[in-house]
Amino acid sequence: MTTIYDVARRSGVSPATVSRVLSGRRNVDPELSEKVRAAVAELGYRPNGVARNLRRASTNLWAVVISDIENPFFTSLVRGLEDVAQTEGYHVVLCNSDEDPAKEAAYASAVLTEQMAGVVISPTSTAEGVQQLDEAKTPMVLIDRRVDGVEADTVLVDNEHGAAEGVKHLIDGGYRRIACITGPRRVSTAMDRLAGYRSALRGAGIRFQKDLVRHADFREAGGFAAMESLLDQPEPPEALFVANNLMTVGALECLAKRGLRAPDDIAVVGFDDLPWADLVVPSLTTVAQPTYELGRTAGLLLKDRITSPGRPPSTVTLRTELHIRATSAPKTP
Amino acid sequence: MTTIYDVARRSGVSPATVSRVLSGRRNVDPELSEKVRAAVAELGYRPNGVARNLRRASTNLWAVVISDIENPFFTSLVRGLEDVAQTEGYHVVLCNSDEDPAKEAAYASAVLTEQMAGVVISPTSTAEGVQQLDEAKTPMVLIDRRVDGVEADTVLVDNEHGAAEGVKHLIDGGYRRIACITGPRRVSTAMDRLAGYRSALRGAGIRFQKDLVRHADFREAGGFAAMESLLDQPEPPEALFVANNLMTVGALECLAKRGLRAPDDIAVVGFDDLPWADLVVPSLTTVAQPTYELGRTAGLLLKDRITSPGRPPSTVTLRTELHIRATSAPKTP
DNA sequence: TAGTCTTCGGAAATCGATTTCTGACTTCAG
DNA sequence: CTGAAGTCAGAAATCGATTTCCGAAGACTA
Repeated sequence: MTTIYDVARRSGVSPATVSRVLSGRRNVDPELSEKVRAAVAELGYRPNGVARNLRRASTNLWAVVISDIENPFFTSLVRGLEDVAQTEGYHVVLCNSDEDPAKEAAYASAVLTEQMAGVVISPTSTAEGVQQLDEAKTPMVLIDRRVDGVEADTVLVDNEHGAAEGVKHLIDGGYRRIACITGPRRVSTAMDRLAGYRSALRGAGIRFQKDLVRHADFREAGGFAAMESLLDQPEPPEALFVANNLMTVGALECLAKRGLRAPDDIAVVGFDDLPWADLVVPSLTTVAQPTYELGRTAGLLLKDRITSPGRPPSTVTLRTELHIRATSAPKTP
Repeated sequence: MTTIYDVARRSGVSPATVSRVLSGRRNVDPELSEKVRAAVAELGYRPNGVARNLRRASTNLWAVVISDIENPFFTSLVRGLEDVAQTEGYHVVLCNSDEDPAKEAAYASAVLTEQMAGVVISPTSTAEGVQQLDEAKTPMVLIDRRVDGVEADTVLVDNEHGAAEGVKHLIDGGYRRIACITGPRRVSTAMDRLAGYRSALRGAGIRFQKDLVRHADFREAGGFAAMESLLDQPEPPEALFVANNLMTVGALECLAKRGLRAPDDIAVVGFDDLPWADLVVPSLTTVAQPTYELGRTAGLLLKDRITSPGRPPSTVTLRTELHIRATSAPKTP
């Protein structure tokens, strides 16, 4: 391993000068500069990033803590984040929390001991890790969900509005008996989307019926089970709004299993777009989140937080977009 | 920031002893040990990972260099890798190369300056970064593709066999005029899969016809264009084998645009499974790669390479699995 | 009892780059 | 021509943990 001292010796200057040439933080005599560069090239010198990090007391790592990289919602988000990270000179460390507060806490702990420069995190229910990071004043951006009692930069989507728009679209199509499968009561997005569902019903003068709502776990199996339970009612719904992508898949599988078809037997609108929503037959109507943009925005906020730590926390709310496709075609009498 | 010196002062021992207590690498008097632990708890001391990395001359970071995390093939692979990393105490840094040799090289460079512990990489065409890492003797595992002239641990799938199996399945269904859309000539997987296609034809005594083969770019647009070109021939194919997932999507979109349907108008088998292959109607027959397992195996090999650097490089070849679904239903006369 | 071996704590060196401090030298104004 | 201000290179301190080396004390053997 060649060090900055080797380069210094070879080029006949001090290590300090080598450092200054390479970092370009101060003027150095062009002649010396040239010698240093030559020595660097000859020796194939490569600075030791770890040593630099120690001295500078910071790294160029961002952690992104999400529940599961296999969920398409997060892949595109991570991609957006990584693109910002790259242009800003950071690297992204991937952390799957699997919605497990203990894992989240473990990653938060790693972020602190490894002195990572910042964190983008989608909090689990208890948000243990988030609290830890907040106390340590680590630059942090929350995505997708709010956390009570934590003042941090946050990137959200307008869940309530998006859900309402999706449900209103069903109402406009002539549907009245509309069911809703949403997520756990403790999760803000689940409740926001449910609120949107209710407000759309209210706006159309439709009475809210508790027995048309199911709280599931935001996973495929949960969506499947909830769909079964809805269909097994004496009077099954004629339309359905599902509050996330995995549960939508579960619900569709349940329909397929029972030989039911959308929209003829039951119209469907799902929250979260899916890369293949266009390719299924019938194609799936979705309330699309701007996932790439979410990640990108989080990256920009994080960068900004790092450069100006004093700035008061801001919350950015992005708009969803209703993608009208075939599963929500208007009711035919 | 509390340091190991603060803990030492507080507990009335030397920093060396604190270090020994915390790392457990040497016996320490239980009484002192207890004092140290108490001081650690009181001060909320957290070791500085960067300083440790500098002294130990290694980090606990693995880089995974893939072309695009948005490709479902890679998400599940990364997930498998991350799971191993976590149990082994490493963190995974995500690097999207976008198939760009320059980006690959940039990431390779970062791996070296940041002294990362190892790399899992899916090489781009020129594999510049791979060469760099190989010269620097960085622990490295190649996935998905081979690189001529580089002796490194490699995890592959049996592309030729998998492709042959998929094509044979079409032949067994009564199809004869089978087209193939494969990837660039420089990429080993593209050529292996093409070889599988040819060997299946040969096995069935079907003459290979050059005008039924297209080389595209492994992307959606490439698949679309290739499909158009195949369909525009005077005598279009009656079945199709596509060598990766994105091109399969492109080909399907082309069919949809032209109002053609699988398998009635043209039977389809695609390489790479897709999370939604089951959900499309008609469901898509695929040659599935064990992607999670690929990532997991790569992780295990990397770990092994790090612990025993002397071991000769090994290549693990995993089997594909043919998932027979609707788009390859037997020919009806 | 004397000598050897073990065990264990502390002082100090170490990892490799950055940065502060110091002093030599140059430049420019009066 | 003199003094003040500015520029720039090098010596040395620094970041925080780990680890080598050394010495003291206890354990054990002959």
